[in-house]
Amino acid sequence: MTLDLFDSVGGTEPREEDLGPGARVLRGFALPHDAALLSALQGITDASPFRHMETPGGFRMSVAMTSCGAWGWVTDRTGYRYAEVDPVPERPWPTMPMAFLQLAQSAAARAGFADFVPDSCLVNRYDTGAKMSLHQDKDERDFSAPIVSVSLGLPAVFLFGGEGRADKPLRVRLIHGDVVVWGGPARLRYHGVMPLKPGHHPQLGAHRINLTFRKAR
DNA sequence: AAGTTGCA
DNA sequence: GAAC
Repeated sequence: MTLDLFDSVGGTEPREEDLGPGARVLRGFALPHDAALLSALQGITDASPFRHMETPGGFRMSVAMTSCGAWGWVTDRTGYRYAEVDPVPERPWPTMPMAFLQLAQSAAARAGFADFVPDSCLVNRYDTGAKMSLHQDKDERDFSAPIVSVSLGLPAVFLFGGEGRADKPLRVRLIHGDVVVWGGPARLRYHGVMPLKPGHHPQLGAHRINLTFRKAR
């Protein structure tokens, strides 16, 4: 059984949900049209393909990742970092598509973060069973800019914790077109994703794609 | 450890 | 979900 805590008496579904100070979900945010979205994703992955990276502990991440923008997030046995050159093709990351930049900026503005200028967009592909353990985004140089996370394709349960790893996370179901923005007092909150359930999405098939915009430098 | 499990 |  499920209970929607935000269901209103008037029957109008709220389009935004607060997750605490500096954090909110924007439901059904305006996305680029399907052809533009898929074409932008294809352009990125043609140049910098999805790959399963390794953590410093030597474990293979279940999520397949790539990036666009000036900086891309990478991990290997030596640690986490932002890199200007994609180590797979040994070329700079693909340019951030204008439609992605505009999406990120408008979502940030809607959530109260004006003048967001991301220089990095991590593109995460979740296949059945893929997950992301609770973690903080703390490899960026400063934390004044928010994180903007766009959900595409299959639904997933997003875990949104507190500033400490032990804080019990909220569980937020995210579907295609939902955007989560967190910054300011929420910037270092732990977050993660539960294992993806199997399914099919009209545009993205058996996958969930997550675009995570940040200012790395 | 953005991980897995000699767990519970 | 806790522990590591």
